[in-house]
Amino acid sequence: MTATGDGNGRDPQVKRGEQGARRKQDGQGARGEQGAQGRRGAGGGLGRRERLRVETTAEIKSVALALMASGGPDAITLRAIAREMGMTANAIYGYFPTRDDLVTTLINDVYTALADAVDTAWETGAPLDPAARIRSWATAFRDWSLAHPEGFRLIYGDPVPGYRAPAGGAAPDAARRVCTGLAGLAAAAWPHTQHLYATSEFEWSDFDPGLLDKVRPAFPELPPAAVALALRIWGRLHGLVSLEVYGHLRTQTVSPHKLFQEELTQLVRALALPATN
Amino acid sequence: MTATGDGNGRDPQVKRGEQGARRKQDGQGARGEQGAQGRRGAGGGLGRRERLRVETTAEIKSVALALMASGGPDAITLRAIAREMGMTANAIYGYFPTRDDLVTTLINDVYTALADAVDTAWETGAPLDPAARIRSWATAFRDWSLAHPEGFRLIYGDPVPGYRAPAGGAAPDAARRVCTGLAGLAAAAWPHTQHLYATSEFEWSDFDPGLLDKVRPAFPELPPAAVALALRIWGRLHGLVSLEVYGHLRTQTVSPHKLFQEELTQLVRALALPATN
DNA sequence: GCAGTAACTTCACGCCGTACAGTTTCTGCG
DNA sequence: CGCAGAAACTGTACGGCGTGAAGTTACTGC
Repeated sequence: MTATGDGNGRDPQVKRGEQGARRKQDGQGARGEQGAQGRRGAGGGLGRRERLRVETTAEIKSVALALMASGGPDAITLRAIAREMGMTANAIYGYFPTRDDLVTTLINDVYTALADAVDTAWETGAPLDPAARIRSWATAFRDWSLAHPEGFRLIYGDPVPGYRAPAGGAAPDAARRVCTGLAGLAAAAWPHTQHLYATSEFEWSDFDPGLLDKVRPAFPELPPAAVALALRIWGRLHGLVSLEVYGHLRTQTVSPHKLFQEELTQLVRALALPATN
Repeated sequence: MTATGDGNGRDPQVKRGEQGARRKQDGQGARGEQGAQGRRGAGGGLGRRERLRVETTAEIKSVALALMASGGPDAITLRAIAREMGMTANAIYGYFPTRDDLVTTLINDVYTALADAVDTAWETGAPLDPAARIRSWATAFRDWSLAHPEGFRLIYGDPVPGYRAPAGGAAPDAARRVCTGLAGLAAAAWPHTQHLYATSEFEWSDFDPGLLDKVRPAFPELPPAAVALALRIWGRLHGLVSLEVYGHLRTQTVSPHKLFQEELTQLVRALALPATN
């Protein structure tokens, strides 16, 4: 009964007033929700509070990402973030209703960053050389993953202690962007490749409508078999990168890079593309 | 200061004596370590205490696996296990010095189960039909993974909240068994496949000695390029299965099975094997 | 029977997410 | 201007976690 429970021996640390009123904000938070800020006319540039709120939200996310980068996904704890920012853990509840919501947001951001990286690589590839473009895309995928292993785990792994993805997946948008990008690979290869898939049994009904909504408009000529090919390419690339990120490859080979390059060569060959390598 | 800290509102629950002296053991524990049980002659069958200790260890593991199966890898908490067994959490420290050690042991067990599953599938395949054997191996791999998604995550994912694999990987033995199995696939395919890898640049020094120690004696004729092939096959299979286990495929296609089958067909084709399908 | 020791419990600590009840500070209206 | 309301934040509390230290019990071998 002596030393009361609750633990948390954290000393007050910065005590209000010292760096006192750090930030004050507005806008519908996780708590107030509806609020009455329709006032200013709803339209134009954000007011002071809104701006501060946006900044604080961004700071929370960036601190969370920094923590993740330095200590892995488990280092994302509300209390650690708050500590870093000189706030109480509870203050974060004004921005994210729950830790899982924070994580979901992070996943979205990180997944978007990955999608940006691969999209960029794709766009900068020579449009007329599908093999080179695919290599470029895949290399960007691997490079990004190795540069941000925590991000990769966040997206593709069991991200964080008790996290359960909310219905419909965590980052459906970014995931769709990646899949659409993959469909782009398949589309670029398809003219050379399609003769290998003449007997494919895939139909549109094999795929998720949400995926097709993005893919079919972007690549109207692509048959179901090509979408299946895109997903399989995804799997192929994901496999080696995932093993590498999680450290399973390093215990078997010292040259995961060489392995990946050979995989790309074989992939290009399997797509019957005119090789550039 | 009122309600004392420490939380843990667990009511005494079974209070000693009730189901009282559940188990008493001997043998070097995580605590005593050296002990003085050299007495009985070190040799023969275990004494009573040793037996009970082994049983308790097994029970801890099985409860942990059950918890994992029902609540995911995060459900593996010492306190939950202890609760289930009618002990205190600290009692487990007599069997595993730390939670991570428990998890490491579980990973080993689970990985071994996976290795058993794929080895069995391989051995029951028709020896003279490499394509069929590879399909059998791969199908066993996927089936096991889908049947034990938590096990798969435990092995290949961020297994459990703060777990960090101990030096040298978590389950090196089982991992090596799987890799050796993969080398078997490569070896079976190699006579048909090798002409595709005439220009491979892989050398023995690209691989971990520990892996080669197991692979080269088992398949003395295999060149480095074939070992690289084995690892790439691993990546290919791992990729699709991993995406499926983690739920990333389901949001894109309703037929992951069909996708996997096509992947196998293409794999067999890429290995230039006489197809059976 | 007695000393030693393995097995287990109790207590304690610091961490975590989160709920609830304040308190301060800003904002826009009258 | 003053004032109501709301947003942002703090304090306290609870239950859960892993783990360390110390104490208790029960079995073991001499």
